[in-house]
Amino acid sequence: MDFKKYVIDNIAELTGLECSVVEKSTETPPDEKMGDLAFPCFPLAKIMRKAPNMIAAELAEKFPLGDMLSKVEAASGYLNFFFDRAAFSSDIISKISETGKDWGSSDEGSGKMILVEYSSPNIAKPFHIGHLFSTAVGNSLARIYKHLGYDVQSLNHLGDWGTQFGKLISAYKRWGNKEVIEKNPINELLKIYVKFHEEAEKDPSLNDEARGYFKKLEDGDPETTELWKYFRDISLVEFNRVYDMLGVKFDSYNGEAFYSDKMDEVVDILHEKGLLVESDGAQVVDLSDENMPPCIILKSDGATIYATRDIAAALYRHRTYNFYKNIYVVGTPQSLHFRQIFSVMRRAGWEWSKGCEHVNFGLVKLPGKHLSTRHGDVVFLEDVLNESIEKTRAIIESSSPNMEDIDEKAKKIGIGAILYTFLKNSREKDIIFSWESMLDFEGESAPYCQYSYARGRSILRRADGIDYSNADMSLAASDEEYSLVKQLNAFGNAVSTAAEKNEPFCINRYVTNLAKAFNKFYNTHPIMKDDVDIETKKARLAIVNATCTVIKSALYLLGIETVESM
RNA sequence: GUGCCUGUAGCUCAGUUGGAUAGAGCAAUUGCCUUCUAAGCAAUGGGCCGGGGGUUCGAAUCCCUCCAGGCACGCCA
Repeated sequence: MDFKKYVIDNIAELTGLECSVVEKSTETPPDEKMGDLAFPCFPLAKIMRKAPNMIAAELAEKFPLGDMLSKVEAASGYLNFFFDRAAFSSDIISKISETGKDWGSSDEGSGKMILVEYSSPNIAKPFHIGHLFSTAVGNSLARIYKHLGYDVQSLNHLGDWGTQFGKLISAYKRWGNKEVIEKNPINELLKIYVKFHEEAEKDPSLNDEARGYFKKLEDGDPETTELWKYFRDISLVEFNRVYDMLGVKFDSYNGEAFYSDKMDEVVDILHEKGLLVESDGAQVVDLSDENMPPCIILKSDGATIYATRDIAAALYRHRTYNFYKNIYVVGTPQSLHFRQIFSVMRRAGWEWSKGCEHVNFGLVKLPGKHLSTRHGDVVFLEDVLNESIEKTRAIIESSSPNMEDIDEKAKKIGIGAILYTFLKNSREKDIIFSWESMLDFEGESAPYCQYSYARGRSILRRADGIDYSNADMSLAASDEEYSLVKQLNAFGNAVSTAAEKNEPFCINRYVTNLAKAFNKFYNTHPIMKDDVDIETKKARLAIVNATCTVIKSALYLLGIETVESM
């Protein structure tokens, strides 16, 4: 049964318009009391040379109700449709119980590969709160695309190459102490790295030394390679600890180093196509016809640069994965960089590069200042997660001291709360970090949604033994119940718009509204209380069960877990 | 200076791609726990949608212009 299609087909029949035209103009009324679906008659007024409200009234009279509609009404130029609540509810509820966690999925992505590059921290640098933006958005998008049937590969493009490694190696040789480093690797490596910069200001020859080490690294010198590998390994141990907490997994950790030997080919190709021109000693691609500064491919000393690496990476990914889309979840400050390399790839005639897309996001700021590694103005992500978990534990302990699995629950709720705040607004908005708003568990928040889920699950546990699979949904057709069912139906829409716009916050908003509708229902309708007759219980339980299913899968798409009680 | 982005309630933000009376959360005020989990529900107040022009049946949404803020602009990534 497809209620919307029924309405559209009949409007098309009565007006002589194309179905696609009708579908495009139908909309959801601003108020539920006005109906479930609306068709504005204003555009018809010109063609039919009649007032919109007249047209609406005529259509309303002629419209066949069938089994699916209970009422068709003309109101101020709109034609408003009311679905038959019982028919609609039993249709949706039974579909959800059939599909389970796959509700809202589709096969639009079948046979297509999507690459999502995200997180991408720099080796030997702290994993701070700013990295969570990319990590949370990327992980969510990967899950959203999987839900829509795409093959998805999560790529962590590690910052593990470049002159800074020469500096790090130089610093390590001078002041490094393996034992101290092993206790707290990132902190210690950062410390000597900062020290290097301080010393290099006094003695610029240090920079030459660092360049020398990087050159050795590029040439494959065993000792420096060994050191590089060591730094990379201990950094990954730290990163993976945070990824485990977040439930994030990658299919590839190929970073900049991996592509370091794949750039010559890119330079050759661009040269052959006549795209490279010399400018102040550097080889660049001129982009002035697109009103962009040139894209530097080879520096004046002949060395490659990150643009070259990113182009090499794109080419490698095309050959390896033959992707449909290649998404870069990277901050807004790099917009120009991506516009430049995408343009270079187009100029190289690489048709497939149209699938490359920069999914940008705003800055994470401290009140009044920027995050800055050099000035020590950083908030470690792990500290934020732990703080949130601790606060959650304190709340649980004060309200229900005997709660089971308190550690696990505090973790799921505490981390969920942080993820939620990073995914609740459109990506481009900056986030001003404050402990207060980060640890606010009231109102629109992950705990709110998780709490709604836990309430539902608690009721379902009470209903153990009752079979509500064939409930009579006409017994659950009140405003609150019906509006909850309509929310359940809207999941698929939320998932596809989230994918279309690469905006996880669409899911976030959706699941919050769903939880809101559920709480309203919960507060107005007793479910398992004694004075509720058994058939009504069944109908309401069916709704509760479906709601729990959908809240769980929606939160999953955000990377947020659920708990059975809290 | 040039390009991109942002400007909606005291604060943080939505606004279904041009539609009906511009909506949430927080904060404020007020109700609801001997009744399925109060991390909850209900109610009230709060708006020149940055300003000004235009496009049309109709604009927070599209175009122009000005104002304010952010980010980026050749050899870092």
